[in-house]
Amino acid sequence: MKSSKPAVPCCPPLLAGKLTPADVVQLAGLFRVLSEPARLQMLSLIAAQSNQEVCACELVESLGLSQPTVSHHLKVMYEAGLLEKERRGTWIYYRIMQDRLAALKEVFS
Amino acid sequence: MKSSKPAVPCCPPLLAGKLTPADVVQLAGLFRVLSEPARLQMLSLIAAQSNQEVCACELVESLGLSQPTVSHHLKVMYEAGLLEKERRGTWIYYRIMQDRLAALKEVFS
DNA sequence: ACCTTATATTGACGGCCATCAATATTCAGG
DNA sequence: CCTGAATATTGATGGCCGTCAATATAAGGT
Repeated sequence: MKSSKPAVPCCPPLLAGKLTPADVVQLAGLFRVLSEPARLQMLSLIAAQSNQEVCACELVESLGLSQPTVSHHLKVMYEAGLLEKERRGTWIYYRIMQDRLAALKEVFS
Repeated sequence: MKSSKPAVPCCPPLLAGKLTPADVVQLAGLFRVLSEPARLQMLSLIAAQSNQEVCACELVESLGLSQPTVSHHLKVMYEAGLLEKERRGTWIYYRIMQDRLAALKEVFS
């Protein structure tokens, strides 16, 4: 199972009306995912590809991190709804969920 | 000293061109500040005030946190350039640095 | 079936940080 | 200069999580 979206809702504007405790916990969780330099670097690397995608192995080479660590970060971002993945043979390609990133803009409106 | 801006630069777009290690460290730091539910709740509370400002003591009452903890969070956000403060008598009033928050939108463009 | 390569999981370790109690500092009023 | 109230600092503690080595799983080719 777990082949499609993890169904993560998003994103109440931060400055319009008091947010509920549930809201802030959820938002904070998203920001925490983005609070890791390695993960931001990954997003930047993916976006810089002409395909707009990258396979995990390339990330292991690009970043100076071990393969398990890269796999961990990818999982975190996938479960946060920031990445989607597609298996093609042995390789797994990751793409950015652009809608979700765009939705994050609304937080600061 | 330290009466004016802590001079925190901001914010390269995440998806346009490979970010440098320095860039991602900086950005990640900002997101980390926002990755705490209590801090988001504070921002939301300040924004919900008609004055657009709030004194520290009010925050201690509103959130269920100790005074030192609230003071700590305020300091973190102030040093991140997210809040400005103004002393009026015994009280210190905090306001949101709206420009800085708006600049964060550009990260997701 | 076997081997190789890619990816995921497990378990352990270390560092960072949110939190609080205790204490210090700052300020206004009398 | 005291006293009381608001805020800041210090030190200690506990939990979370990024990291890696070791291992497991998955997939393709021969």
